[in-house]
Amino acid sequence: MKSSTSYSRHKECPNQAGVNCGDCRLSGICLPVALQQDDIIKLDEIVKRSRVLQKNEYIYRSMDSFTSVFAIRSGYVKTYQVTESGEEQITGFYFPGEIIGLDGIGKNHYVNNAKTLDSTALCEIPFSRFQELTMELPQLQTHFFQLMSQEITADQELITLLSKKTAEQRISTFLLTISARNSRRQLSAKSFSLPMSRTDMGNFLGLTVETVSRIMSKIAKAGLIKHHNKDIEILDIEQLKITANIN
Amino acid sequence: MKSSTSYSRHKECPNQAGVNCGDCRLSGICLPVALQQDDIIKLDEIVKRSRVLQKNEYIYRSMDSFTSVFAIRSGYVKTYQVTESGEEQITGFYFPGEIIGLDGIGKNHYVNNAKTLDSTALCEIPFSRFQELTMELPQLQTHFFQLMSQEITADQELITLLSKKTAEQRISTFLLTISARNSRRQLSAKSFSLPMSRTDMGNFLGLTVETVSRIMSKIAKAGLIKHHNKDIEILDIEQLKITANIN
DNA sequence: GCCGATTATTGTTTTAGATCAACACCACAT
DNA sequence: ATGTGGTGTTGATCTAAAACAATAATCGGC
Repeated sequence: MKSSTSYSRHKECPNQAGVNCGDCRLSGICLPVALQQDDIIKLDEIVKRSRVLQKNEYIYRSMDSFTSVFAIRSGYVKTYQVTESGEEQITGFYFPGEIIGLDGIGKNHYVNNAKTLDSTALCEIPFSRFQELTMELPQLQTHFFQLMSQEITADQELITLLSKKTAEQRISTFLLTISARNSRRQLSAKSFSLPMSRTDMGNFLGLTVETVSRIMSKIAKAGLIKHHNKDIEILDIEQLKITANIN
Repeated sequence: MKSSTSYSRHKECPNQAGVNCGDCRLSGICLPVALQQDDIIKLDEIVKRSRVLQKNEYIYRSMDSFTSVFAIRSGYVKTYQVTESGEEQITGFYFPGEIIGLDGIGKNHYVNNAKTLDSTALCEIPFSRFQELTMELPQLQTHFFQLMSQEITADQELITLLSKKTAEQRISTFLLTISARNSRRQLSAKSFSLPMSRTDMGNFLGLTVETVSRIMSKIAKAGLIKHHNKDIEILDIEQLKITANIN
């Protein structure tokens, strides 16, 4: 008899039309990627699919007791810490097929806050049941270790960016990262809409909104991108990569 | 028949006097902490203990194929990335009882470089054998998930420090972190010797050597610490905590 | 379709920490 | 004891991005 207290906040819609891990269009990048068809069914049995959350709803908060990790089915999520002096620091943006909540495992409570950036649908994976399943499915364990390791290296990339890169490099790198994650989902690598505000983007990159805005205008004037509010078109990806590493 | 190519660099000393996980003085903070006495023996069987490495030796390098994680038995290690423009960014300092190499799991090759800061003894844990063992010992799996999650949150703390904190807050926070890790090992929380140079400290904290030196002098003048090169004595830990969060 | 609120942009001034520079100190080799 | 190279400290100047300020564009609600 497993508890799932945190789940109660997200009303369940158990029979959402045709949605299960086996036929989810994200199965190629989400957890099922590690599994054979038969085993996906076992994963599917423990996954709880929530109602669609609205923009700016919390998924979990810092210090909530840890129960589950969540896969994003649609929409966008940011995770952030709050410093002693009350400032937010965004630690990550998460896209469909990606997993949030890994920060909660270590101390049995979440460390970050997780909030939707848009209306968002989640797959909740109760962690104790998931761990039981990894005992049965070693490939699932392997994949989850890899996922956590990739979160570590992504965070370390951000550390390097914050410590060593100029505003222009940070923003170019950021746009390229979004582009790569879009193309992983078979979306356009060149033309997309940013899911977050300039403020959130600046917060994540260790810059003020004003600096973000100025640099966006600068690289647009240089002909590397076109931008109108959240809509971005990458015009010269090669030059953008160069800009990401020098200047 | 498991390979362990990376190990060949670290000549093995299988019968180092009385050293096994069961009677290691770090068993209370290292991997054995998760296990019963009987099971520690099983862990012990897969651990390879290396010769003592000298100062400034590599343990692994970025792009080396991933084979093992390493526990530090004695000494100190730094891990770092090298940017496209050739600058080092230190991503962590590691103390006895702590685990390095987690960054390698995600892509099957290490992402960081790991180098000793002093003469250092390691316990190498071949990862595929370790994973087999977790299938037998669920508590070991749980502990390892927790370890990886704690690495994630530690990295995210550093992200927040780099993005939101002043030089003075960074250095105060850093000294408090070292102090806490020393006391976890039953060493003095108030008086210790830093294992890294000012240059490495600055690099990790996103500051130049000169700034580190100046701030150290400033907080010494304020009566919070005494410092002589690498020797640090914390005189007013409460005030240091306040300084770590405001200014 | 209009109003108020939020979000984004552009201009001007300020500042924390970088950079450049000089020197002190310590360990070790000759 | 004396030079030599590394490491740490302190001082003077410079600069990238922050802070402050003022519009402009966009969105959501009626």
